Amino acid sequence: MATDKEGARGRRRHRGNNRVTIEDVAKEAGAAPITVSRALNTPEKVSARLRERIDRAVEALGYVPNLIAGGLASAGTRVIPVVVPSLSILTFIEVIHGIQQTLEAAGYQVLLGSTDFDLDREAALIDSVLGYSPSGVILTGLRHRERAAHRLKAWGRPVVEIMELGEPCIDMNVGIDNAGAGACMAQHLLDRGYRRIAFLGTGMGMARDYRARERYEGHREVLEAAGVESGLLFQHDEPSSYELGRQLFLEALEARPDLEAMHFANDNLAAGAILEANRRGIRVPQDIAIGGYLGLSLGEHLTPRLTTVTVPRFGMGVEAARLLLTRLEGRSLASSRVDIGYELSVREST
Amino acid sequence: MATDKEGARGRRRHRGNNRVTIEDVAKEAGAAPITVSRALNTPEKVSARLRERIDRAVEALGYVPNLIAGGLASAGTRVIPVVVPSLSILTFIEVIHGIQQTLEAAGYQVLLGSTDFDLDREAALIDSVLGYSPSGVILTGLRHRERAAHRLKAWGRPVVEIMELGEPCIDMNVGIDNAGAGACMAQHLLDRGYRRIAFLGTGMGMARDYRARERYEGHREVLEAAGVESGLLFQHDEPSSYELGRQLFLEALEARPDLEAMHFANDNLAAGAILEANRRGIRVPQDIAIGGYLGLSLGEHLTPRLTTVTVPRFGMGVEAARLLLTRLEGRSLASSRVDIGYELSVREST
DNA sequence: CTGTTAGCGCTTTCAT
DNA sequence: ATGAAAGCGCTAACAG
Repeated sequence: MATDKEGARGRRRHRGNNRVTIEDVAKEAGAAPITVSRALNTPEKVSARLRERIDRAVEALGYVPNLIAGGLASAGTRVIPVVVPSLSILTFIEVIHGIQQTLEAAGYQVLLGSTDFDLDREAALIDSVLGYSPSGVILTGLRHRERAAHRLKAWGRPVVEIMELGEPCIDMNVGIDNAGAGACMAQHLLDRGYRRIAFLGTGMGMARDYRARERYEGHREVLEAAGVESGLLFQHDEPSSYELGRQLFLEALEARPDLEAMHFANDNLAAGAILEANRRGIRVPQDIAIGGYLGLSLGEHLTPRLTTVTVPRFGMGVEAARLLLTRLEGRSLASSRVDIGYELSVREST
Repeated sequence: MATDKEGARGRRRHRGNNRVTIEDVAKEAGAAPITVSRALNTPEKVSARLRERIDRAVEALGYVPNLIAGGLASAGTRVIPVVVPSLSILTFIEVIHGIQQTLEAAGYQVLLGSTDFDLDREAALIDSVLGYSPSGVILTGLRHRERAAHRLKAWGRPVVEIMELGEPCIDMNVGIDNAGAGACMAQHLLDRGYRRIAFLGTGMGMARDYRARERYEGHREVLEAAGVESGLLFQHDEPSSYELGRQLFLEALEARPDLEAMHFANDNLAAGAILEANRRGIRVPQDIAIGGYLGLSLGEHLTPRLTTVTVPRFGMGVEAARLLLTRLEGRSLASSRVDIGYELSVREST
């Protein structure tokens, strides 16, 4: 079959990538390229007979569409950039996992970007990924550089902001109420009868994890309303880790030996604290109660098991992807803002 | 300045995406598009004066290159697909993190794909991502469908296979010697004087995590050579978790109360076991010794601290990305196979 | 060092 | 239901 009808490779100004193109398929099937395109993208617009011939040709030649060319000619590239602050934080990983699984099942690919909590890097990254003509974008948080937000708005394609909830958002928003989650744990600690309660966190400056700061604010308001000392705060600025939880635990214990309960900004820190308590024979919750935030599975395997505010991280990713897909498929949206919620998981550490 | 010299929007057959194009910049700077392209990609080939005018125009118009068009016209898209079995396994996440950080710093984006340990899905995914004209590809493992391996070889761009080490590889290979790692821990347990030693793992069938199986093989050989019972194996088929570690621990203990040491396929399982031992007051290592594999930071915070074989997961990602970049930048490679190594971290659990 | 021209592979518009 | 022609935005090749 492979007689050289048109000379070896025809004209080859650019380095012919020797990949099978839609034109090869068209020739093989005896149809026009556009018809092949239709058979692949909108099969219902091509007669059954032709479609079958085309399918066979595709199979025979092992044709794989060049999505770059498609993306250039039409609109999106079926790529969804997901921009998160960090890949070393398990939370984001789990959200990404939910996003990725949902999008990949729908034939979209996830492009990964991380900003290291730097809004300027985020803006640059957004510029850069928009260069891929993505079908949509998923971002972390509601705070962005003016330029980035503006560009995304002008862009006109679906954008989902995840992790937190609030106004205004660029387009769509899936997240949880951080202040509420902080308040929820604080209230639980009060309900348990604890009065000397500290909040322990890290990276809570404006520039970094301001969501942890919001949880702290929620915590404070509840304590204030209850008329107990509300300013007990211990914080560092490195990334969360078991080690840091250990350190915060020891520091707080030393600074305030009268402390009754510790409210950690996340389960990694809280777990580090419980593990250190185990090691030193400090009894939890009798000597000191410990609460967390996230709902990591590790918490259920500690002794005592960790009381925490469980957040459906994977589910948040799935939901964000769903919103995006709904819009991409042109279906209408019940609401462009989804509160994914949280749940207080009371266990033995408080 | 913005008089409509050529009619509102000129001809607009396709829906003009109204984005600023290289042509707009060229006009603004009074140069040809190709010159703008050169000023951006190979500045040294453009005179300083023109370059400056162009830079100013770029700035003024807020031009962001359309990488899709660039990718179509030239070669790669500065996208590197990274294909891993799962995003719920921390190991892969850490490797991806290393890759992502290194590549992003060099101006490449990571496209994420996961196969759920299914080689057919992997092959389909490879087909699909090749449609993005990526600059290179990073894959997990050395075992692939013939079709996929063949396509990647024919493709001719850099491909790195990570996690394990061996022959043959498609192009480049960065990983560790799994059998060696398994043997290393087994030898350590023997050296410590343990004789009744079990291996506990999960998903070790051919189709799934065969790297764990290789570690088991290494373990067995060492025990066999030492003349002790070498077939003690407990395994499940679900994903690793603390919970599964707990279950394996209890099962093994019940089935063989005379067991002296447990060699877990990874630290997640081993940690689950130690946490359960803590809960039940079983003493480690006096009642039962426990060894792991990976070097998760959690291991150092347990009581007793976990003896494990530490693998530089982040470093493996960095190294894989470096190999890729070296090739992309046309520099020559010292070796296309890098053994990233492992280290026995002896702590108190054995 | 700068520009002209053609074309990457696909899909849009417009016609039949 | 099918096709012809044009062009998405950029860069490789080939001049000057």
